[in-house]
Amino acid sequence: MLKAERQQVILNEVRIHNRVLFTDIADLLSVSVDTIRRDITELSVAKKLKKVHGGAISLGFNNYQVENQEIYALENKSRIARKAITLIKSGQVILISGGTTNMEIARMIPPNLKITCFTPSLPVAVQLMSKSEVDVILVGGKLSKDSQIAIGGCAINMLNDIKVDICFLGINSIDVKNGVTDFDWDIVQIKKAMINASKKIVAPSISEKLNSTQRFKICDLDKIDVLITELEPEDDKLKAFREVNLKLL
Amino acid sequence: MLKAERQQVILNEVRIHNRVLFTDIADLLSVSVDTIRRDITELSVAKKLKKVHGGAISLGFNNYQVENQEIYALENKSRIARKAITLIKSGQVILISGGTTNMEIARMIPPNLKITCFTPSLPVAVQLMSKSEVDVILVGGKLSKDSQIAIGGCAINMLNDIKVDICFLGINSIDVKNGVTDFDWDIVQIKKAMINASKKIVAPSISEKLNSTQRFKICDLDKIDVLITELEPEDDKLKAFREVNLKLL
DNA sequence: TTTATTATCGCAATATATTGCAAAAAACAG
DNA sequence: CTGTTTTTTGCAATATATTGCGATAATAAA
Repeated sequence: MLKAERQQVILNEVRIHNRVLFTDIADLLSVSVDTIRRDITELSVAKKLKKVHGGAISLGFNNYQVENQEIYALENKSRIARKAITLIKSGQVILISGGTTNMEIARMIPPNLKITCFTPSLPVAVQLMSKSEVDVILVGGKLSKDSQIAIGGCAINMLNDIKVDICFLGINSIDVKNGVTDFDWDIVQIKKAMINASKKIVAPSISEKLNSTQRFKICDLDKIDVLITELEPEDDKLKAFREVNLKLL
Repeated sequence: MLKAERQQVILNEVRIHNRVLFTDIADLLSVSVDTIRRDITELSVAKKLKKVHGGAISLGFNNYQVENQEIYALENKSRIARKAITLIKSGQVILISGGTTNMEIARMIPPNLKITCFTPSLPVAVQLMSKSEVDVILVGGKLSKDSQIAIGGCAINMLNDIKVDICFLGINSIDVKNGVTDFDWDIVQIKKAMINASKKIVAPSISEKLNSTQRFKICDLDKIDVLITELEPEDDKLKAFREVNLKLL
């Protein structure tokens, strides 16, 4: 068995069970514990999981990036995710769109938080499947190859039938004057439907996306209840948003 | 043997088994390990696969496979998948449920085959996303944590609205007398709806699942148009199925 | 504390990678 | 067709990587 294979198996186990024991994996793959230990040390150095005494545990966030640039952005996104999660109360029904920031939110949902989660995003659904306390409800429809989100009439119909507590709306561009905008017509339609389906709209967005505008409008700023960025709410860059009485986090 | 041929073989092996060993391929093609190493280095540079110490692995990150036992079953399943794919014609609309055999079918759909594919299965959908010529339409609904399939009224409603050319129905148990059966009530409902939504039902099943029965009935054998196993259609083990005029592949 | 489990280190056996080179095969120009 | 050039292939020598094991240290648990 190849080393790379073993490491994939380990990562997969961690993904599913949130933790592994050296002894279990060694047994499973019929290699020595030392080998597994070394594998996990490597994976740990590569920041794919966290090595602990006796085994390894899931990182809670990570994996798909290589470049420094992206790792840096990830830090911001997981900071946003940490804030976002404080808004979720046990027992609530939430709706979450796609995007890497929302992936982070999905990933960081604590394992004991009992919620129902609607999503049209394939990667988010996959992520949420590992949370045993989260009921995942997939919003069906034609999958966009780019965004990996269900789009089209079917998805919108399904969204029209629900009313959830909170919606985490992935943001591509947000601007005080032009509101929330996006460049993909199909996704704009889905996001509009998501807004309609929710009592409270939360917009998680890294600060780079502030003050930019795309071709199509999703909604005005007054539809947004909370804007979450990686910055402190008092930050100068958020001045314009504070002035229109947008709640910041 | 031409270099290009060899590389084709290598890619194919990787696609089927998710990994190859230099030594295996060298043996298989009767060339030196160095040659294979050089081939794989080239393919790796071309980003067709990932070279690792001792061999190469598939680029896809949805690789699940653990024990030798399971790899062996995988061989049977990919044999089934190969046969199943011959039933699909370009331009058709198909419906595919979950299960590892169906995952194999999804994985082995050739990259140039232009089809529309409905599925309530999360892993199958993920798999299909990498096929640029396949339109993927997700059947939405509550996701079952066990089977990673959308279940419940919403999914069934959506299935009631469609009529596809072929359905690949994941099989848990199939028996001449009791027909197709399963142990999960929710999945039974989905599969019934899938059968209703299809003109032609194909049942891919490894031979181990033949002649077994579970608690809940999905349909009688006469609903099934084609049964695919890893065996030759003339195999003795399939005698009972031949006698009821079930088409075998 | 004591005890059992897990970590770490060094080492040896084996497997794999790399390099340079020469023979064979293919491509090509005259 | 012939001789030359380029590519491909196999091989050998050497370097590097991987793995399992034993001895000992560190850590967690009772």
